[in-house]
Amino acid sequence: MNIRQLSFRLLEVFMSVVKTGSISETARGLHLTQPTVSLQIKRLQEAVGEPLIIMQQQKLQITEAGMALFRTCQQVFGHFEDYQDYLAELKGGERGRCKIAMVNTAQYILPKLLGPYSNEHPHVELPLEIGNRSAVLARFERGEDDIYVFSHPPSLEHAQAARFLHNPLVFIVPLNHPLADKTALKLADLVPYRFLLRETGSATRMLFESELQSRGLVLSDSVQMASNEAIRVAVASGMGIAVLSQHVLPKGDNSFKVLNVTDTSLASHWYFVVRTDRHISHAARSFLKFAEQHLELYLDEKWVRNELRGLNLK
Amino acid sequence: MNIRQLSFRLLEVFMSVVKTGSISETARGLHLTQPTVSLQIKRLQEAVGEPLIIMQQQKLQITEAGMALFRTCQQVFGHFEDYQDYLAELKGGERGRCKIAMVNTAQYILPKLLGPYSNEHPHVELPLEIGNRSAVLARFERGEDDIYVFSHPPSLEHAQAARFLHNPLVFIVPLNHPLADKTALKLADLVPYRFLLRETGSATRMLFESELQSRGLVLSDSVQMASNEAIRVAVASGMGIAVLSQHVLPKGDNSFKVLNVTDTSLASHWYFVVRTDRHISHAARSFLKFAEQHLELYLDEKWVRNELRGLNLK
DNA sequence: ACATCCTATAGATAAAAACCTATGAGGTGC
DNA sequence: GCACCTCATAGGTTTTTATCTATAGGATGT
Repeated sequence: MNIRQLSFRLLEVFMSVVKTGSISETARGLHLTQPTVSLQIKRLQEAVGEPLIIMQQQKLQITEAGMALFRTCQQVFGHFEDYQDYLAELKGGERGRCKIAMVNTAQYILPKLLGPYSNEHPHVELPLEIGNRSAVLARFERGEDDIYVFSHPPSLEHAQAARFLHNPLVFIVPLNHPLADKTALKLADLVPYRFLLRETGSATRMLFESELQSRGLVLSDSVQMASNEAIRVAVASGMGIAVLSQHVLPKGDNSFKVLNVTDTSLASHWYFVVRTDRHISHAARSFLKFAEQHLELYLDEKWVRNELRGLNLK
Repeated sequence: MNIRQLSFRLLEVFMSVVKTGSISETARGLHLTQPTVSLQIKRLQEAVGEPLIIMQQQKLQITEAGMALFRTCQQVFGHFEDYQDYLAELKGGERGRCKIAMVNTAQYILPKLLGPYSNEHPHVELPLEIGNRSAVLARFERGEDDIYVFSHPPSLEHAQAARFLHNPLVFIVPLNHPLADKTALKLADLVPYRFLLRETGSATRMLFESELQSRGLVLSDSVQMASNEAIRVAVASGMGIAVLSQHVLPKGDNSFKVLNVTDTSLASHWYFVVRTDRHISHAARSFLKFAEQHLELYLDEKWVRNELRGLNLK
């Protein structure tokens, strides 16, 4: 038997003949002429190398080999139907995978969207990658994920970004810090103190440093720390001042003080970023659509900046 | 997804690409050129309506839909392999079905062949049909079985017959019959007595009656009975004389007496008959081959007439 | 005996499939 | 920067396939 000259069409016709028990009736049912069906069966028999159907006193009789082929066909078509169902779920965004890579800070806000999404789409896998800005950028370069989350618009080729959340930065100081009780401060008032900062390249730090530079200010002392939590705890324990995304601060945490700096409003935005030169998975599409529709519901409404419609997903 | 434009060739190529992870390598492996493989994949993707493989930094990556299709293909090809195995067994005569229709009397001899055959070929189904001559003839006409067993060569169109066993007929009488003790009888001596006979059309009766006719003899009294057993028992209980196939008589049964009729030697032969205008199933072929090779082993050697080689099975 | 079913076969055609060669574009390695 | 991969695309040829119409031969039923 030569499987290469078998085609699904041939098997389809064969199955119909077995089911109806008649070549002519199959022809009528499939909108073909009777000789066409006869020929198809003949061809199939040649391909299989064994008679499948024999004429028995004006009636078709299916041989053993024919019945076995019929059962085989049923199973095969069954598998393809399963596959089609799977495809349909995939296309509908009910199944599949949406890999998201995000910068550290995003882990305080993205789960608020991911949780509800995952509940609605339990069959979608959502592997998350969390790293610092340069790590996520590298992943973007290599196109390893479906969606990237940055807090600073990366101006890269093939990058398409859309804002979805305002990211206000605040200054925090230890409770016993000299500035802790001042009500109206200027940025210049802060620079003499020791600052705790994330690594160079972090969006927060970039933003802060460019602000200082444009004002001609220079920090007198700074310490670099690897994570936002470390910085927060270090501030609480009196090591120095820090600039952090407001989203990073646990609500009701009174172990530090937020300063009121009147001449400075540092802020960036959270962006969903996708590659324009890559096919976007149905699951990713579905997540972005979900995000667009439910941002206000799951995130603090006053910070939402829903510009996701701008994502031009082909 | 349009299943009609899928072909096994296409899937075969796709599977190879998934396995090797390279289009060029697949091309080399299947003795195709690289553009051919590229095109096949493209076609397949169009048929499926979903990307299956994407280029990822100079490396092929299989999408979710691609992996699912791959698994589907594995199962599908698995089913066809099973089918091929089944076909091989069918062709080898190890599996399948061999329908045999035989006249009543044959049931005393055919099982001696069928038993051993069935042991050697446990997966071959052997449905048996037993009937009187006219019933079996009718089945032959309609081509309902693979092999027919007659004790008289049916001279029908499309019939091909081959002898395999001598079928001697003997006269039996009750132990207390007037003829029971005679040592040398002539046929004419028997006709005055009551005969127990099978129905008209039975090969035994046909043979006997034509013998009587050619000798100008006429039975004075006869009773028709439906089965050989009935006749045998009736003879034993004194109802009359009978002509029976010697194979019908149980060995060592002393409830009747076999006459020694010197001027008459009635005998027919057992025939295997097949239709020349029908495809002969592999199982039937295999059974006839088995019979040809083992007749002497399983049947009484002195009656064997092995002419089965004459069966011209295409 | 004739009309009416079936299926098989022959001959023809238009579409498609299955390939190829040639060439181009994007990366990697030295 | 150049040789050498990889894959993609364009253009072309030869088979193969999927159909059709026309026709013929058996069976069946009236």
